[in-house]
Amino acid sequence: MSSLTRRQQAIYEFIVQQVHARGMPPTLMEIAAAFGLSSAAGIADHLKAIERKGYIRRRRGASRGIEVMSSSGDTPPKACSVPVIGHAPGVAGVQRSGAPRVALDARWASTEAVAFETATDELSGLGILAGDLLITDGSSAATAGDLIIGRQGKRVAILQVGGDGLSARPIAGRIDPASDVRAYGRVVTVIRAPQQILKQHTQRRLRQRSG
Amino acid sequence: MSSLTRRQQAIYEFIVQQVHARGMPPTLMEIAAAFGLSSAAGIADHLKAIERKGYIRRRRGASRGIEVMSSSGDTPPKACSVPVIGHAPGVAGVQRSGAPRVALDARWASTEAVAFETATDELSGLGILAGDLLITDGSSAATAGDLIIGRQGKRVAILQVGGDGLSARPIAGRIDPASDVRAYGRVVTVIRAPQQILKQHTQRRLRQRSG
DNA sequence: TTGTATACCATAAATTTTTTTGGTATACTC
DNA sequence: GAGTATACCAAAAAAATTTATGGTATACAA
Repeated sequence: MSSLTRRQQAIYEFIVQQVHARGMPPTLMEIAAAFGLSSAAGIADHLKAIERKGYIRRRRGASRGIEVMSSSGDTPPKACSVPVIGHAPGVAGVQRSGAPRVALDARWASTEAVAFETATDELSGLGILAGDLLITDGSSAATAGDLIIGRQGKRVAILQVGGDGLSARPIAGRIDPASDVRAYGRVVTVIRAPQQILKQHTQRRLRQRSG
Repeated sequence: MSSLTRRQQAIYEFIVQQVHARGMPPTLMEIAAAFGLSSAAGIADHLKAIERKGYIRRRRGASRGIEVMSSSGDTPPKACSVPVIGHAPGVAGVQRSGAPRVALDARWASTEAVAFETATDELSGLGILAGDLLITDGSSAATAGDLIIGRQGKRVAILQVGGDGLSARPIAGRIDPASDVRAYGRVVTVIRAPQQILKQHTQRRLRQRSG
């Protein structure tokens, strides 16, 4: 498969992105507008070239008649889905049934996995920011340094296992370490996803964090 | 969300299936033909009803202007797979074919997405640690503050788009900002996964970071 | 230099697609 | 029975979209 020119590549990417975002391919004029062209004819040229190189297929006469060729070929890894059952720490809304779910690489989550969304930047020292999704493994085994998500009544907190491998102290969220804490499991995966996907408290975005 | 009649349900399913199979929604006449109708007007009626009930949204005036609303939370989310094509920054091994792949929630990645593994803690201020997986969207559009993964020859670097929305300066990895940089796209998702999955340089783990 | 590929413009024609208008008919509820 | 929703038809108007034509200009290879 011969390679695309820079311009063709950009147009191809635009098409892919549009199909993804809007569920339909763009029209020639929509593409032209996105690239500041004033005529559809120029885009027709580009599409012809991109089709010749095998990246798309066109349906003659059909509006939006652009089909993106699948480029994968390799065997896709297995995925599983885990429920996002609440927010941690300090937010009560822990509910299992009907919880929104996210797909995840099966190698990163057990069947007992559940996800929480953080609402605090207290753990930025550990590379965990507000809005991040924390995936727990549902296991009760933990060693020193492990992060654990625990629940006490309606309260959810993040704990860190101490050097003895037994005790854990809360490092985000207010619970009483002396009383009984029920653990959801160790945090094994952290995901910072485009935030419009999840119902956010904070509306921060990656780019704003960096500003 | 009120329920669809049998006919509406069938039409709705046809639309969903067409979007899946062909990458674009059908026209009114294509739907009519599939159901043996001779006029687009009947389908227009149906679509109006289906839209009123919230299952689709129509774009007035646009050909194939049918958007399928994402179905409710109990259905498992779709997953896609993205290739892990290299390490960023500073590691040469950029290879596309045969790259290991990871599964990802389809809402977090376009089909053009590629993933990189970081090998530096320079970006810990942005909540990105060594070993994290950075997913790019394959798009060339970017706004101020966006993180971009770029390539210059065999070198890969992470750049941040400046306030003008045009220039980008490298914030990890040594490349020449004056020369031409080819962008893989914006970083839209960050994943910190159990590290035994990936071939790591660093053998750090989450718990060791916190110790 | 001649040819080929790229990257556009402007315009008109052809075609596809949506929208509108005004019907018919059935079923159901108030 | 009146009102409302469903489920169509036929035909024309309006609008969106593709396609064709004939240009300009640059770069690169034979």
